[in-house]
Amino acid sequence: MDRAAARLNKSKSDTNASFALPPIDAGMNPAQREAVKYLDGPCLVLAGAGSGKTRVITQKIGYLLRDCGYDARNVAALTFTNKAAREMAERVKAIAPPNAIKGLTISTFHSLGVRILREEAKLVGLKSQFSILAADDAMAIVQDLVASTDKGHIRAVLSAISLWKNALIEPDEAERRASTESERDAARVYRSYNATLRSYQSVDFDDLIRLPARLLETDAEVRERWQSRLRYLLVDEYQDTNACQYRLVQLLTGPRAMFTAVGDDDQAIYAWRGATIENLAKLTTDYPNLRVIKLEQNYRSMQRILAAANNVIAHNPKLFEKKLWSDLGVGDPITVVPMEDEEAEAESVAMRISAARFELKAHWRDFAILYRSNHQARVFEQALRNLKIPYMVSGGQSFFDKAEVRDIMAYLRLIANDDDDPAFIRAVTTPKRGVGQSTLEALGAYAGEREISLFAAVFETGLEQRLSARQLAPLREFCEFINRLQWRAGAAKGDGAPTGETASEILDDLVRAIGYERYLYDHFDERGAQARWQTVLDLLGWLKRKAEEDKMSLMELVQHIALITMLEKSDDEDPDVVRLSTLHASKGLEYPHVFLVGVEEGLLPHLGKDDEEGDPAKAAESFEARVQEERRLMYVGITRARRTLTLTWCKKRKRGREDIPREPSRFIKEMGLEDDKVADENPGLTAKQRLDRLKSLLKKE
DNA sequence: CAGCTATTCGTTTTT
DNA sequence: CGAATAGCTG
Repeated sequence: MDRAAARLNKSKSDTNASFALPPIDAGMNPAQREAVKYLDGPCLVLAGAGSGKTRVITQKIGYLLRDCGYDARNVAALTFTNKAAREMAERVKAIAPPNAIKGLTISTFHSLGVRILREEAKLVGLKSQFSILAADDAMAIVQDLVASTDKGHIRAVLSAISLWKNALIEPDEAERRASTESERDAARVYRSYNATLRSYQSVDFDDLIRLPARLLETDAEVRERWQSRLRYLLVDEYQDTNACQYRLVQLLTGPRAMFTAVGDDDQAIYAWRGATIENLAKLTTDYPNLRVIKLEQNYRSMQRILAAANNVIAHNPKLFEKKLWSDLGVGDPITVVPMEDEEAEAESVAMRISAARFELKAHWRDFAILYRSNHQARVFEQALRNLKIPYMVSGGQSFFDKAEVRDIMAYLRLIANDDDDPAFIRAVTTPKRGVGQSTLEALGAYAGEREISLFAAVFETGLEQRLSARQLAPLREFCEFINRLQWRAGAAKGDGAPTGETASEILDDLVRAIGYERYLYDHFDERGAQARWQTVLDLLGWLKRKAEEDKMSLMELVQHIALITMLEKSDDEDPDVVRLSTLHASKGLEYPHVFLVGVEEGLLPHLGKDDEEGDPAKAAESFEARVQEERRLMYVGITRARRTLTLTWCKKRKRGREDIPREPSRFIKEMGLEDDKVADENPGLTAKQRLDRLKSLLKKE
């Protein structure tokens, strides 16, 4: 039935859909071509690292639009990260004319969730101006609910809540299933946490998937509407979907099941946030007519690198048998470098990069330093700075997590949704304006009794009995200030500023009125304040540009932003710098020369505390599962490399004041480097000597 | 109420 | 060693 519809579509839209471009499948291997052209039902593409999966998705979009008569508005591609979405959109743009892709959806799961939720807000009991809570807002809420400041405990509770949400488990069921008292406690917190969010007219990240999924499940009319709207769905990184996302995809595609899922079970590295590889297997049972296509030719790495990767991953149980191969030649031996400590490691890597760039006439951007955890980046940054090597840290703290940005955003969120209590608290106390802990507590108590938001409580006459005039005055003044801004931004009416002001003018006014620049200079030293102020200016600039370009109202912008993780200076063509990145953030990227650092037991197989109370059998099982995920992480790291791969590990590493002795990672042995390894001990040279050698090298250049 | 000092502790990964 | 936090003083 769908194909008939497609044919029908085709005949009437022939004129605008055909692009005068090379055939969609030019230059693809048979498996890729099959993946692109298979439209007879649900399709699972098992795409090994570097096998051209993004290409398959983008080409398939092109094929759907050009050759199959799909209207762009009925096609959606889903990714996990904004970066991936952006890259995909760019690549689609390159193969299809603008008019053919108008209305095409290429977004993250979460953005799609927002879109659905925004449109259907009323049906789930939210106003469409709901706020999206950031991680630390959620922390604050749970902190309140458990009446404890133990960060570890709060994190644990939040993580439990998140896992429940991702598994589509409601508080009742969570409580029923709880086997320990602490789990039962967490389940009760889960219930009140949800209630709190509701009263703030807020949702958290997980709700962005969960609420739409639940809505589609219960409301047939909405479900059918969205099913006819998204007639073909492509899902990237399918191995990273959680139960909730699986359900959402299932509900969106409905009985027609017209979708292509692309994934690689060997690259599943997000189990800790609820992703389950079983979703891949589940597809084969839920859709008996599922077509499974394997992409096994790797176009990225030399054979030695690929062999090492294959050897490592061979230690994991296989869900789907897959043998990656490459015809790019054997390549250089993989280098393993033992180091004294983390400083020697960083310095050595920096020097090796400098030397290699010189010897290979390479660019800085050809190099990447990959590590397991963020804090490892510090030492490397220092070492690179010392050698004047330009670098960029990706996957670190994101722009929208910086305090300055979150301060300003709190104001904007409050303008969009004055029931957003976390935003209220943050805005009303930064900069300080004479509203402190005791005032807020009284206000909170009052608002709690009346079951209204803090903002609404400020204007209640009953509050006058609880607070002194001195405490009340700054509160009222603040709220009136916000009200004026709301009016100017047109929030009350929903769109368009009544005064005809631009978003830009309102923004400038806001920041000036709260005296934020002065606040920064009062609280930080010259350098710090300057840097932070610059961040604010970047934010404002970005907001203004976005408001103009996308013709978004200030309100729409504010809502969009919670989802954006990195400042997309979209035209910031990749600068010629060395990349520093976590292994997680490196997925999907590739570099000619990769340095995989800190490949040590306890770091690369990270394996934290083996908590799990009781049941040693279960503990062993979860331990094994964690090793397997770490192994996949190692696999991801290795397969980022095209030409050369260098591993380093430290014999000791400082923790606190002691040096802790370290062992090389088990994964190094698993690579099976016997014949082609070069265990370069970097003998004889002190750090000083190596530095001198490098300096002379640089001089010649 | 806000800023400063003393103390404690040690973050895996992210939408 | 450095950052985040709790508790104390102006």
